[in-house]
Amino acid sequence: MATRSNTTAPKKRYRVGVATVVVVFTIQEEALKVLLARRAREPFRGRWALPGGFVRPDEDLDASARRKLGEKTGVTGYYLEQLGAFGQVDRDPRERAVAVAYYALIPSDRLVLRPSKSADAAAWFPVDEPPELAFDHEAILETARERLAAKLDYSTIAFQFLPETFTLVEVQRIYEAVKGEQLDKRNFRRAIQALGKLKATGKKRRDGFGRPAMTYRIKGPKDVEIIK
Amino acid sequence: MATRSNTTAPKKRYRVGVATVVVVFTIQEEALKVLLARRAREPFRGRWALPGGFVRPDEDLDASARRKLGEKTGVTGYYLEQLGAFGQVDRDPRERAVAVAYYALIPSDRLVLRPSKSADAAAWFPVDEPPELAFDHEAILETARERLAAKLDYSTIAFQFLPETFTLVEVQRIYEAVKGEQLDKRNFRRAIQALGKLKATGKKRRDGFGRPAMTYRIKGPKDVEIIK
DNA sequence: GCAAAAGTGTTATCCCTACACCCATGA
DNA sequence: TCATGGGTGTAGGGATAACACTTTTGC
Repeated sequence: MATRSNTTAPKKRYRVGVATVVVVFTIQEEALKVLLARRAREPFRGRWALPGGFVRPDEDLDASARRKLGEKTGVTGYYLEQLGAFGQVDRDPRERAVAVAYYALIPSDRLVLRPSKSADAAAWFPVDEPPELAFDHEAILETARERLAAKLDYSTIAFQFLPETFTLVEVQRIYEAVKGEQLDKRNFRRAIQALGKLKATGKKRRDGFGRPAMTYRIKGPKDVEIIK
Repeated sequence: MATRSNTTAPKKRYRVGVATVVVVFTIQEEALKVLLARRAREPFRGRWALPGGFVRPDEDLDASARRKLGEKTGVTGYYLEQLGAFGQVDRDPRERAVAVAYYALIPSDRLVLRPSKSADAAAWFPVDEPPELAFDHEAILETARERLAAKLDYSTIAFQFLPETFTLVEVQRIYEAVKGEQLDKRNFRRAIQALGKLKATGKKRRDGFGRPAMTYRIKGPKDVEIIK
């Protein structure tokens, strides 16, 4: 048995790099997409990865995640929620690093991408068929998908994908894309209207043919509320 | 505008101390209790705090949380789940530190406490009336309570509080303690039996008077399953 | 008038809730 | 026999799920 260490001696504290990583979702072409960046540096150079980077001394974790995302997309005012910390000892081949993961939802009408210096390319991928990812990002992505899908059922989080005005069919497509299943049109409309969060506006013809759909906007602040 | 930094120069990476903090719950005297330790050192010397400590180089985050808890209670095999990372810049007055918070559930029949060198006392407190806490531990405790209460409704997590054998009334007391409200006896028993997770054993008289209650045990592995 | 997409009601079933009395035991 | 806590059933209301046709528009 080892002798007890001197309790008054100053202990050298072990420190680790802390990064934030963001799973950015949007709806594009009726499918759930995730933003990935190709790594321009080692480790995993050339591999696709979730956007992220190390936290700065003077910024909170949330602020770090938003900063990283701002650099990549230029978007502001989106929904951001923490997923948790990922800290397996060997998750970064360079050295010990803990990632605090977030997920963000961006409305489908503002998804411009910016070039950045740490990645030579950024693109939206269907979540069903992502490329091979760097670090433990596959696990993080999977956690984010599960969280998002679960939250659809008991909150108004899906509205965060919507632009200023939208049609009921568009709302339904979001639910279907995230859950990966078809929903009954009549039941869906009744349920979504029963939330009392939508307000009709004028009319609008979507793309292509057919009868024009009524457009709606969110009544009140665009917050995520827990329902049921 | 600042000049762009040289992209090839090695950047000094900023590192921070990472601690794990655990909200340990148990049911005692029909009330939800949380384990707190009185701090023997600065900062916040003498203040009550959640058990925790800095992560070691060779241990995963979960392992760190379990180690800390083992030092404090000696218990093993309990349920442990991550809550998330708490990393406000000023949450630790000494220096920047990120806490990865967990919550754990310990069955009511094994809650022995051990003395430790970083705290001169440890005790169970009712979650409704905790003392003033160190750091941001009040926020962490509140987050844990909310998560636990929410999870009661859609998982079998409450069973993690139960000893090997138990009565239906004891199960009901757990739900009532965590949710902070009275439940209808008949409806509760029907619902809990409908899960199909309980198996009757012999009979047993509880403390005091009255008709003896049937005892049950969990059928199958004692995992937390999502229900509904 | 036809192709395309939007919009609309009813019925059966299941689940949740409310509610009050009898039973087994020890003193 | 009484005090104490354990144990049991039913009925009504609300939510959910299944299901097919009509309307509006552009070409």
